[in-house]
Amino acid sequence: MAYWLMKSEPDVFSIDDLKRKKKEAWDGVRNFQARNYLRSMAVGDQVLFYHSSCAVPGIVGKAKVSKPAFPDPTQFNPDSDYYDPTSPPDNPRWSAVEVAFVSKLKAPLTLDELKTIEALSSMPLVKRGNRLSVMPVSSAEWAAIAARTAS
DNA sequence: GCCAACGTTGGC
DNA sequence: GCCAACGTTGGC
Repeated sequence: MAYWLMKSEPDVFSIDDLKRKKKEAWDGVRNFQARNYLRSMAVGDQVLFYHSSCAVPGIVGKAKVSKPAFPDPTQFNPDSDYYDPTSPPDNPRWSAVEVAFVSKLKAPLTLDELKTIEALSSMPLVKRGNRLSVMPVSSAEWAAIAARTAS
C-alpha cells in the first residue's frame, strides 16, 4: 500500500465534487512523470487531495485508488481539452486511474503550513516552481501530515 | 494578472 | 543530441 498526493484545481474539480460523486476518473494527466506514478498505483493506495491554483492552496481531503491505471479515454476524444492526436491507439500514451472519496478535512492544511513542516521539506510540493501534479508520499510524510489534520 | 520555473517541441 | 523558443503550471 502506497501513499500519493494529487493536485486538482478546485474550479475544475474540487474535494466537494468528489464527495458528491463518490468516485471519479482521474484523467487529463499529460506529464510523463505523473503518468508513470499513475501506472504504479494499486487499488487501496491512499491519496491526499490537494487544491492548486486557488486562493488558499493546500491539502483538503483524502481519497483512495479504486481502479488501477487504464488508458485515459480523453486522449482519443477530439472534443476533449485533453485530446492527443499523436497517441497511438494500439499503445495509448496516457493513463488514468479512478479515485474514491474517503474524507474531507475540517480545515485545509495550507501550503504555507506545509512549508513549515520539516518532515515534508523534500517533497516536490513545497519546492518553488514545482509543477508535478501526481507525486509519491512517504509513510513518514503521511504520518507528519496526519498528525496535523482532522477529518 | 504577473511572472518564475519547468517540460516539451522542433530546428539545426 | 543540443538548446532556444514556446506553452503551461501554479504561487503570489
